[in-house]
Amino acid sequence: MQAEKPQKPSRPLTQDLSVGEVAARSGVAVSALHFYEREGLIRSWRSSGNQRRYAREVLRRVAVIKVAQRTGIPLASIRDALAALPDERTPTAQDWRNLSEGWRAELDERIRKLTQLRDSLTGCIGCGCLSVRDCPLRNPRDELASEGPGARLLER
Amino acid sequence: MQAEKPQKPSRPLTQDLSVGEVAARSGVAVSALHFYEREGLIRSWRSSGNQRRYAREVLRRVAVIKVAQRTGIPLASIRDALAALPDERTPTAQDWRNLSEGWRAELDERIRKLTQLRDSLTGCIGCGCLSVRDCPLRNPRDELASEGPGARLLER
DNA sequence: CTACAACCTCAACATTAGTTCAGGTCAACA
DNA sequence: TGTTGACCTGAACTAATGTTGAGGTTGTAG
Repeated sequence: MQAEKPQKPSRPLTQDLSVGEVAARSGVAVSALHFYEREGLIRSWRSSGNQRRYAREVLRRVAVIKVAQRTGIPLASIRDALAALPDERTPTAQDWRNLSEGWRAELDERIRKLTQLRDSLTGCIGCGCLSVRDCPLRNPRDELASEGPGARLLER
Repeated sequence: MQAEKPQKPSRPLTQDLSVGEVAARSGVAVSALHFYEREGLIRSWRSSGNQRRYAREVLRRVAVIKVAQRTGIPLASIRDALAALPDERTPTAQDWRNLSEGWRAELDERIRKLTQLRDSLTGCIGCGCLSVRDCPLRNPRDELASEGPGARLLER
């Protein structure tokens, strides 16, 4: 993810941004911005010379995309979530808050699972127990088999 | 990751395992076991008829691989870690413990980062602050710029 | 002996998230 | 006007982690 920092021979400062400017300000490569656009995560219009122009809004959008990615959410889901933002008016802080709420829940869940995993890691991976019955690491089928509460030491 | 559960028309119970038996017992597809073998994560020898045979040990190995993967460790690193196990003697509980210790540390780190991320998520994504200076989401360059302690709200 | 399930290899495909490259255009500065 | 850097498109490539399929072999049950 090289950031290709151009933006130097700057166009006269305008309200809109060129792809290079967005790249420089967001830390995302131009190629990635093209990609996000193809995938429907961001939008642009074109200048007279067919160059992409972005609203300043896009910076927040890209930042949010990156944050969401760090939580482990795939781009397709991020796109869907972003699609829920108002199409016409500029999204408000509340809009963004709504968006982040769902992600926060997912993130909580991921943290919970990882913590659970961590807790069973030391206790289990090095447990030395040879019982196929008792050790969820030796016998992962148990993990799937036990649907009810109880033995489910490991997440699935 | 379909598990292809054969193992029924079972060979006379032996000490070693066929690939299908390992698949059934580990919950990992035969194709994945082939793949792990190509990648050097597990080993087998061949029967007279050129079929793979595994030591029972492999079940633990596969289980460990799956656990490590859940922590987010790439296969290549898992392979390297497994390569540190004793080659001749069967790994002891202590061997496995050593292995898991490093992973536990990585897992701790990942949990820490995700937690940090979660904490900044609500506060930041919906903050409504428009200051390019103050909001790490608006201005991810800050994130990279501040090497010292202080402003690094977001992990990298 | 014949079926049929399980096994074999090798190659191609799938998915996610992009990057790289070739070949060409546009815009600003000297 | 010429050069240069940013930009354009489309296709091909990367990496990780496997899965799928074709075409052929093995092994066990009836």
